[in-house]
Amino acid sequence: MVTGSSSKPQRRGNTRQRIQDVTLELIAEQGYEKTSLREIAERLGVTKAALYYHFKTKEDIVVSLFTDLMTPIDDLIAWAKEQPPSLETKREILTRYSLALVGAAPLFRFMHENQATMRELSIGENFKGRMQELIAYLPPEDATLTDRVRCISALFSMHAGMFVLQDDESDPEERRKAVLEVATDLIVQAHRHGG
Amino acid sequence: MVTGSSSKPQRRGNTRQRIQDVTLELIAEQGYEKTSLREIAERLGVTKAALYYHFKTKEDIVVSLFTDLMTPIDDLIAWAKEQPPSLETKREILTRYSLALVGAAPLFRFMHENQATMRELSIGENFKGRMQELIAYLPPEDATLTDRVRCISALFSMHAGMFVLQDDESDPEERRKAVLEVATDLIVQAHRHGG
Amino acid sequence: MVTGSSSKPQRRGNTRQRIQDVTLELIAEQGYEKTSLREIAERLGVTKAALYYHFKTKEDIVVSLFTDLMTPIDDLIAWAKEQPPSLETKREILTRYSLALVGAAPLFRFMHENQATMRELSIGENFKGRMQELIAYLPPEDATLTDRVRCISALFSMHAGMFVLQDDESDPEERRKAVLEVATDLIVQAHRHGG
Amino acid sequence: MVTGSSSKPQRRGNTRQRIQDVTLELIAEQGYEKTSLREIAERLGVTKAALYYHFKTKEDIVVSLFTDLMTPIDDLIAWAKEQPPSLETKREILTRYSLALVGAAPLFRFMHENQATMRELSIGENFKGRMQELIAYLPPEDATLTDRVRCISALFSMHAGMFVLQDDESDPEERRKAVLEVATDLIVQAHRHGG
DNA sequence: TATGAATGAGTCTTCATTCAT
DNA sequence: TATGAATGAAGACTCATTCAT
Repeated sequence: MVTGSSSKPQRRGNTRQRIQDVTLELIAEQGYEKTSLREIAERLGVTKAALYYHFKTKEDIVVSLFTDLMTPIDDLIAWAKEQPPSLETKREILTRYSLALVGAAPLFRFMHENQATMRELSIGENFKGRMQELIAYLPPEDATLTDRVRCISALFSMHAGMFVLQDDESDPEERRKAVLEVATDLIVQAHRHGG
Repeated sequence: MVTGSSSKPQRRGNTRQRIQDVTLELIAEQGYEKTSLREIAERLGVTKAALYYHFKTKEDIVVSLFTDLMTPIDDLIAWAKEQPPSLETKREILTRYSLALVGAAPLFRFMHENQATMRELSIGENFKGRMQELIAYLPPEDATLTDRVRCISALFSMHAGMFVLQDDESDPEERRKAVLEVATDLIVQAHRHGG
Repeated sequence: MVTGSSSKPQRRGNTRQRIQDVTLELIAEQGYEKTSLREIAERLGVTKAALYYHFKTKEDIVVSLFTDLMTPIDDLIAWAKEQPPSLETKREILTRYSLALVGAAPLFRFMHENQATMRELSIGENFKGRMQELIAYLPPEDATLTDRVRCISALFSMHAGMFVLQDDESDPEERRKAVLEVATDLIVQAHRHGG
Repeated sequence: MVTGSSSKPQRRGNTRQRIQDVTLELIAEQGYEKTSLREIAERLGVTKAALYYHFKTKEDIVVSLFTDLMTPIDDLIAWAKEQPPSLETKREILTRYSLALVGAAPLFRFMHENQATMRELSIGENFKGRMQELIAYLPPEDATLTDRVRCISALFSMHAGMFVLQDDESDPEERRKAVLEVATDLIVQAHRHGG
């Protein structure tokens, strides 16, 4: 993504980055196991062996991707932990989550669409845990089953909404807002009864 | 015709079925590409070649699974087409969908969690198309973007709700009802504004 | 080839024949190893197992084909053995050979085009031996190397001529005559010098 | 650059070559489909995977063999195109062809004996086309069918002559000359009548 | 006279990974 | 900071063959 400041064909120091970028692009499209190192290397114009200079294993490349992604989510969780469990806080959680979602759309998309793979990718549980933690902040105390479902839906329908509408003709930012509105409504309702 | 009282490898007409069962079990757990024919065969106590007697390819096994699953959904779509586009109809669509969902939970789970794989599985588009058709029946005429999102969420949060709560201690049927309630609420709201 | 005298779908007694016919057709086109029993069976509308009722092995089917073919050649050899080694006899050998060639064109074509396969087909040496025996009758005594080549060419250019011209627009019988004429010329020449 | 004095597996740039050599040797003897990559690899003391480092497919190995072979024939065709269609030119075509034939005898032998395989080897048509082009240069204008056959025979009896006499006790170069003489005679005759 | 079901050996091919240079 | 050459393990698939029915 860094577009380099030198004028030469940028090929110094940024290889690691480029590997990550290409890998993300490919696995988002084809999945993890369908994406081979050969393919990644070819697209970069380097040898497979070169990948091994920068990363220890194939899994490592992907893990590095997710580690970068986790940061904003960890921040969000840390922030949530500090706040009072007010409805306002929860709205803010959703808002921030929606922003993280657009910020790393391909990655989220990958996770959303490749959960089976995630499970074996060592970060799998890792991420699932994060999500559950996040969900835990949403429902009111002693929520009914229905209201807990509402909160789960709030989070996941953001995924669904964004990915299904991906090729919609609507404006991305409008889309994010619409999706956020629906999610917010869901937790508001969860609080109306429970509260 | 003897229903097998001996201890020898029971050679009955059920092998095809058993292949399907084991395959579903395995791909639901590990994903499609991580599941090898060797593994399937081993678990069944037959040779890989035996699988090829019953199915033409690995993909074929999985496709056969989905073809069976498609029927109830096709029925649902056919039924929906005949009904007036009333709110009542839409509620019923969701209800029936929720029932299909529990009826073929592992399969739906697989689809939900392996969309990247689905895309290359020839039934992929197939199923995506079904879903879109189904979604098309839900929103009111001239729905706002937000209301369209609500309808999408209605359908997909049923998936999310069921699979996230999968290991919950709550009763499955109660869960289905909770999930259905949330989904129904979503389309009711979509109609309140739009209508 | 027997077109049956009954009016029912001819399916009694002639299966063996049909297997041979289809097999010949397929191996002539694709070669021996590329032609699978599955393919043969499918084309006949029977199971692979059925083939094994009629023949002991795949090789057996092909061998049976050649055994049938060998008869005219053996007859020819037997006949040649009885004749005086006159030029006239040699002409007659070529003529008879040319007739055998059209009579079993696909089979000869197969042999001509799949000599590597023939070598492992147990009839291989078998046939090669026949050919050499036949060739042995052609040259005059104490022929020069060149004249021996002429005799070899006489026989083989009949193959070449027939198969290369196979799709020519010319009349088959005319073709045979042309090819025969060239072959005859060759042995006549072989005798002009040597004789 | 060290030309290998140690006993260790000599890892030099010659592996590609060696693969080609061994492959030619094996397919010439057993045919294409009977020759497995396992066999080739074993004989070379490498793994099958190593073959795939050097060639994309099994077919590719063989194709590479033929591509090398094609060059002299293409040169011959190119040369023929420039010459006047005199009898002298045609003699020269045959002479050069006979030299190409000894230069790549095993390969020609393979082609000659495995035409069915050739047909599926993507270079098949390729080569057949070359031969037809070459043949097209030989007959006089408005040749009779018989004379066309003579020209075809001229070319093909060179194959036949060389391969049948392969194990003859005669001297290879003498053999080539004998075969060439017969072929030349054939086109001379084709011109005597037609001219 | 055939079939349904299965097997064992083998095919080509791909992959992630390694290591000397 | 990379590459050239190779490996070992595994993958999907095909084939000729068998045998109880």
